[in-house]
Formats: sequence, structure tokens, C-alpha cells
Amino acid sequence: MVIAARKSPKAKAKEAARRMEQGANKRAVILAAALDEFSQKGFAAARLDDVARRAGVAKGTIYLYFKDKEALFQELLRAQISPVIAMLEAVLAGGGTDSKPAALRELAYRVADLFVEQVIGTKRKDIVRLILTEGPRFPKLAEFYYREVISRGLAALRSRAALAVKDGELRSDALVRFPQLIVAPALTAIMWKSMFDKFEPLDARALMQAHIDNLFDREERS
Amino acid sequence: MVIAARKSPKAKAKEAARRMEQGANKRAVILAAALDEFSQKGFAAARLDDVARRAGVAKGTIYLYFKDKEALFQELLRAQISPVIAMLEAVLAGGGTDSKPAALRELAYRVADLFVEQVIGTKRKDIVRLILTEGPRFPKLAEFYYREVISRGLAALRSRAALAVKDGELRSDALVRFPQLIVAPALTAIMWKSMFDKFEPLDARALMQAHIDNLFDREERS
DNA sequence: GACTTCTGACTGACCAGTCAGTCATAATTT
DNA sequence: AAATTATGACTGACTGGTCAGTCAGAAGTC
Repeated sequence: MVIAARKSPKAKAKEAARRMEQGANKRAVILAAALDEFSQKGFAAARLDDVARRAGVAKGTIYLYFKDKEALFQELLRAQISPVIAMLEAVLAGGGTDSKPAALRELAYRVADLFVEQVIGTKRKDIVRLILTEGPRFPKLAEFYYREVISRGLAALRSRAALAVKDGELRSDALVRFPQLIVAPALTAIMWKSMFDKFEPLDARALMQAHIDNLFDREERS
Repeated sequence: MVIAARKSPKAKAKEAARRMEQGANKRAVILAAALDEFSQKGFAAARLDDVARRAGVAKGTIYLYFKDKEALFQELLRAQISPVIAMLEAVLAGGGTDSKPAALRELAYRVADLFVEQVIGTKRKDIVRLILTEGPRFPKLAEFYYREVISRGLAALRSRAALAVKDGELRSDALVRFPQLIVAPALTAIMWKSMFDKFEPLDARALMQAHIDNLFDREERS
């Protein structure tokens, strides 16, 4: 055979890509296992031996992909949050450019559905719960989460609400002053689902809809 | 020295009472220390050595009053919840017997003030947070809490709301179907206070009032 | 001095993080 | 294409430290 004076660059790149992909796969497997363990036990009580076993990997392997337990935890949260932010931003932005002014209510329904379907109905709700439960013990995380999610989200909600007030869709400025009131039921639904659902199941979608109907004038029925 | 033919029954009772009181005191001191540690670190990461140091007591002493770490934790929560339940029940019951039908809104203001003052403004908010954050990991606790607090509280709220609907004070039956919507902002306020207050302080009282104004028809201004 | 209460050094289980060694696969040589 | 060498991802036994829970004895009380 040709002496193949060193592998061609092409072949080498391909090889590297395969490696990377494998690596990314393993990383993802570890993250998935970590999500299950952390959301079941919490940060402090989760054991990396269990994460490794669940991922079908030796413990040492975890340390090839993550600096330590805390890094694994934080990267897990960040990786899961980003898609949700993007999703919400897309819906909020998309609804803002072209639709008619009085669309806030419709927009709210759509966002609520999305949230129920993509967060409350999936393991992502555990991510939110982890942020809520571990946040106070990880100042870095709380700060990141406030900066990247909370402050932006509330600002968006606030300007939307102000618009609706100006257009007469909302009569009170309560939601402008406290946009937290808009999302409060979503948090409550998450906590309910993870603690009390087995005693008394909650229809999160219906709850969110009832909430929205409450915020807007009630005589309009969709 | 006088042989003191055995302490008189009276003195003995007194003595026993003093003992009990001392014991109860020490117990209370330990519980207070435990509250601080647990709410700062969470159950798993809290160290009993620290609880002991904070209480000014040796570690062994804790085990004279509590079976183990978990018992200390659960008794802490239960002990702190009871007064709050009693308080809320008193207000709800008191307002129910004599005042005129349309008092729900006023009642809501009063309960909200009480909650802001007695829970959100004190360390009790940490108790609520601990229940929310550790609940999923302590099925016994979640079940106790659901049975003793949640189901009762929601039932009371629900019947109140139904009454208000019948009297025309509330136009929608959303709150009857989902009494969770009434308390959702309170939970949100607690989580906010413990995570984001340093970035953006929240006026919990104003938030609760705005919420109540939203629930009832907005044109009535108190 | 009998009894109770309290102490804090101690023990053993447990677990995050390490690292010497393995092995499948790729690169190179013949 | 067979043999040889190199690579680095992966492993899991091991270490060092931590901490819940214990217990022998000190301190206090009558």
C-alpha cells in the first residue's frame, strides 16, 4: 500500500470529529444521569458514584468532562436553561412585531401552553426546582440566573404589560409594578407537581388559563 | 446536713417542673440553632457540630433531646408550622362568623398583612422555604404538610371563594377551582426574598396588595 | 453517694476526587 | 497486510477528609 505519508488532513479531521461526537455523547449521557440524581437527591446528597453507575461509566470518566461535582451541577443547569430562554424569547419577540396590539392575552395563552408543555410536563421542571432549591446555597448560580433569566424576563413582561395598560387591555398597573404576579402560578404549579401531585393531581394548563383569565377582564371569554 | 426525708411531693413537682422547663429551654435553644443551620445549608449539608456550637451545647446533648438528625429537622418544621396554622385559622374563623358577606377582600388584606409580617418578615419564611426545598426528599414530611396544612388551607380558601362568587364579590369561579392562585404570590415572594432580594428588593406587602386588587374587581379602590 | 445531665473525644461509614494501569483503536513500519 | 508502536479515553481501587452517632466519664444536683 501507498506509504500514506501521514494521514491526509481530511481523514484526520473526520477522525477528530468522530472523537468529538463520541465525547459529546458521553458528556450528554453523564449530564442526563446527573439530572436524575441531582433532582432526586439534591446537590449535597447526590453521589457521583451513582451518577457514574446510572450513566454506565466509571467515576473517573466524569472527571474527564467536568472539573468537579459543582461544575457538573452548574453546567447541567445552564445547559438546560438556555433552550427554554431561547424558546420564550422567540415567542415573545415573534408576537411583538406584527400582531395587533390587543394580542397580549393570546400571547399569554401561547406562552403558558409552551411552558406547561415544555417545562412542567418534562424533566425541565426539575431543573427549575433545583434552581429554586439550591439557588440560595450557590450565590454564583443565583446571580447568573437573576442576570440571564429573571431580570430579562421581568423586563420583557413589564414592557408588555405597560403596553397593554396603554391600550386598555389591562385596567390596573399592578402587573407593570409586579410582573412577578404573572409568573407566580407557574412556580406554584412546579412546586405542587413535585410535592403534592400524588395526593391531589393538578391540571397545570387549566390553572394557568384560569390565572390569565383572572388577569384580564373576565367578561371577555375566548 | 439534714437528711431531708425525701423531698415533699410538692417540692418534687416543683423540681420536676423546673427540670422540664430547663429541658424545654435547652430544647428550644437547639431548635433555634438548628433553624439557622438548616436554612443556611439545607438538610444534607448542615452539620450537627455547627448546630451544637451555635446552641452553646455539646454535640451529645442534641441526642438527649432528639433521636437523630432527621428527627431534629422534622420536629423543627412541625414546631414552627403549628403557630402559623393556628394564627391563620384564627383570622379566617374570626372573620367568618360575624362580619358582613362582602368582607372577603378585607379579610384577604388582613391575612396578607399577617403573612407578610409574621412569615415573610421573619425567619419563618425560611421554614416555608425548607419545606418547599426539602419536601420532595422527605415523603413523610410532604404528606404531613399536605394533610395538616395544604388540604385544610385550600379547602378553607375554596369555600370562602365560593361564598364570594355567590355574593357577586368575585365574578369568576377561577379561585374556586384553583385556590392555589390565591397563595401563589406568597410563595413567589418567599423565593424571591431568599434568592434575588439583594439584586432587586421586593416590597412583599405591596405585591400582595396588588395581587388582591387584581383578584377582585379593580374599580373598587380601598 | 446516688442520680441526672452533659460533654467532647472517638469510631466507622461514607464519599469526592485521584492516578496508576488497561485496552481498543489508530499510526507507522516492514 | 502483518507486525509494531503510540495514543488517550476509560477504569476502579484507593486516599484523605468529613461527619452522624456513641459512650465513658466529668459536672452538677439533691
